[in-house]
Amino acid sequence: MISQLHNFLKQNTQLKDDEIRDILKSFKPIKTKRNQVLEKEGEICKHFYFINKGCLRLYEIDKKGNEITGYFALEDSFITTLTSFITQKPSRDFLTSYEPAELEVISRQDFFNLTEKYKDLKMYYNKVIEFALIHSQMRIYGFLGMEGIDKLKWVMEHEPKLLTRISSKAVASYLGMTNSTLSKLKAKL
Amino acid sequence: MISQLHNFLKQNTQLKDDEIRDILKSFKPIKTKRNQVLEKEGEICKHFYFINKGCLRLYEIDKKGNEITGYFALEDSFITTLTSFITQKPSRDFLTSYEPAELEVISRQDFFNLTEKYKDLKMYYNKVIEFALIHSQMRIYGFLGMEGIDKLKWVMEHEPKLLTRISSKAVASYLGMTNSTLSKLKAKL
DNA sequence: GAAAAACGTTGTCATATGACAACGTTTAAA
DNA sequence: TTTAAACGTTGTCATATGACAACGTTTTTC
Repeated sequence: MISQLHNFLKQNTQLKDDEIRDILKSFKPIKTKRNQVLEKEGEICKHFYFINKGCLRLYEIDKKGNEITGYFALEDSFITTLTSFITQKPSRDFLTSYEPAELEVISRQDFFNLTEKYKDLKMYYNKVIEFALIHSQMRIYGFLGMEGIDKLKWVMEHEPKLLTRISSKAVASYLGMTNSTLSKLKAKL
Repeated sequence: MISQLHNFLKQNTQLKDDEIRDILKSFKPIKTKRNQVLEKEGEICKHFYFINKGCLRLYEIDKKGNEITGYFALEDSFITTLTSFITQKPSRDFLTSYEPAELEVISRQDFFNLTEKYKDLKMYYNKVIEFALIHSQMRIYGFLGMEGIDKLKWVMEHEPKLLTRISSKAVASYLGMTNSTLSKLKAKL
């Protein structure tokens, strides 16, 4: 049986089947419960995750104790606390499972060994970084200086899955507003 | 005489002198006036810039006609409208000279030819992307949900050069607030 | 050097949003 | 199944900030 990650790499890279099989040896499957912490603030990120099933959430906690969600990742995507993963400095982010999830994990060391071995994997990693950058920029421009009601409409248009699948509270933290504000905005629509 | 860009690449990469000389052949020096447009919203970004002197500003214009500044780049750094440069879709950003500037420009095509030729240059380019990502993330988390006065303090601490070198109006656009609000906040400090 | 434009500050006013609380509903835990 | 916790909604109230205008200063342009 061919794994989901195998298919994913097949579709998104130029890697050949035997190369992919070699790469997959370094990944380990894990299952998580709801709200399980995978990467913690203050710790250095050493893992890279692929999502077979479920939803992971990347967030930090600001001075006031409020959660600010940076990103939700769904099935068939790679994610980790990228800033710490890159810099190897203590992370400001948490990465947790939003739902019970099935993941494939690889250690940072193994991953970078493989990117050295397989140029196509390195190219794919660079695309992951590029995509993360583009998404970040979109959020900065999209949300800075935009009013709440427009942020809500933006998400409805661009990431509608979030509104059905994710709790209001979490969506609010993604939009940079409180849950009560989001609730009132939804009532206005 | 050894150029500034030569020194910069020497210090920030493993490239050898003769490799750098070869790379520099594809860069062309240009001088700009104040507020000169280098890359325009709606157009596809085809250039990559190195700043010898001066300051470039990356911004977009939102629905209400307000400018939102994403980034200020100073001497000895590379910059372009990265999202469009990567995706080759029409840019949402403008890139303009904030001050009269002296730049070195290379075409996207030449640049990517060179990153194929020189692995060390490609590695440096990947670092540029990574840095841009890290900076973006910092801004998202730093600014979403933060009050104006705290944003101001944040910039005073982390990017104090901006406050001395950049106009109030432009700083305000970077912080996602109006100039009058910034002015009042400064009075409060 | 003179005229015009852009800029920075301050005031007033309107409003979007946060803080907090109450309460019913849904979800999780035992 | 029962109990407790978390969640979503709605109300009130306080406040930070935007919109707009006035005005003096600084900068640009010709």
